[in-house]
Amino acid sequence: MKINTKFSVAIHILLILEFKKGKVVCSQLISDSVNTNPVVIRKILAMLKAAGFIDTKRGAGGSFGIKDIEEITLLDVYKAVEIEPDGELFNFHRDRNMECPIASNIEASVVPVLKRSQNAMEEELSKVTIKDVFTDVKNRIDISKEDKG
Amino acid sequence: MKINTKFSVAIHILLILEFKKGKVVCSQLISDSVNTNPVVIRKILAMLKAAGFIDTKRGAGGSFGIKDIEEITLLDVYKAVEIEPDGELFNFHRDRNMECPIASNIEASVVPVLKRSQNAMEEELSKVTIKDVFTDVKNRIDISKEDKG
DNA sequence: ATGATTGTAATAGAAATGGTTACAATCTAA
DNA sequence: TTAGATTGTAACCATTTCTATTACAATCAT
Repeated sequence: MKINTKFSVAIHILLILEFKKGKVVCSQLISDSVNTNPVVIRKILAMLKAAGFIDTKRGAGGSFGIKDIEEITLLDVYKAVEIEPDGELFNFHRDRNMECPIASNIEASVVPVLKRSQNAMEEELSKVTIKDVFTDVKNRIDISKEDKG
Repeated sequence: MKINTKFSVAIHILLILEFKKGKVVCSQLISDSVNTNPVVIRKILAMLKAAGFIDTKRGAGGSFGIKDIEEITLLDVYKAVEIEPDGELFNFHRDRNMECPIASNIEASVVPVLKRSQNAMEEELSKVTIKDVFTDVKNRIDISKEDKG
């Protein structure tokens, strides 16, 4: 299966908060852009809050960024929302017949490769910050405005 | 979520076939080592066959490798069994509100990063062949035999 | 106080995963 | 040629994951 959409939604949320910088943004407004339920957004907001990227106010409140988006990489966001307890991207069939020498030795041989592979993926994610994405999205918006006007 | 266990089971199968080179191996024998149902194994065998790595005989038959394991990388195996129609590792929330400029531009900005990230992962997988894993597993088995004797 | 909002539990439907039964098709060997 | 072993595959099931949704207490600005 694939990596779920919480990751891309989390990026979406952080972008909105940056575009609305100085204001507090309610989950309803975010869910209108993401096109989902506000509760889905609030759950992801809770993870971003736990990671120290944003904070929220109850009552007549909402969310707002508290960490410089230049300091938040996509890997940071990925780790904030991908809640695999063991952090492993690859599943390995565990309940093997350990009396078979192949079954009992395969994991030690293969897992390091899978780890390197996952590390390479994460390394690429760590090269891009939310600021990078924000700048790129902003440019695209400006260009599409020019085209129209 | 994680990448499912079909990948690691497929590697396991190819190792068994190499250890049993010259013989045909029935799905029951493989499932005894993997510790699952023979039908699960046969389904994965069908994918490995479609990829041209192995062949099978019906009747008093079984499976056997037909491609040099030095020519089969872990990426080849991954692609043989990970049947995401679009081949994408990352999901992206699709049903966005396209009237929102952020929602309508985020995908174009983020997807290339995700692609690079996935490519980096696959690149690492392509560096290791089944032969490499086979050799490593064989060494581990030999060492554990020495320890005992 | 009122109204808006978050935080969170509970629930539901859809899809994916891994396992299982069943059986026709196939092949080897006695 | 028959008996037995095996593959190929459809059908089904339980479990988990994912996303969405309802409901409501807790909170806070005005």
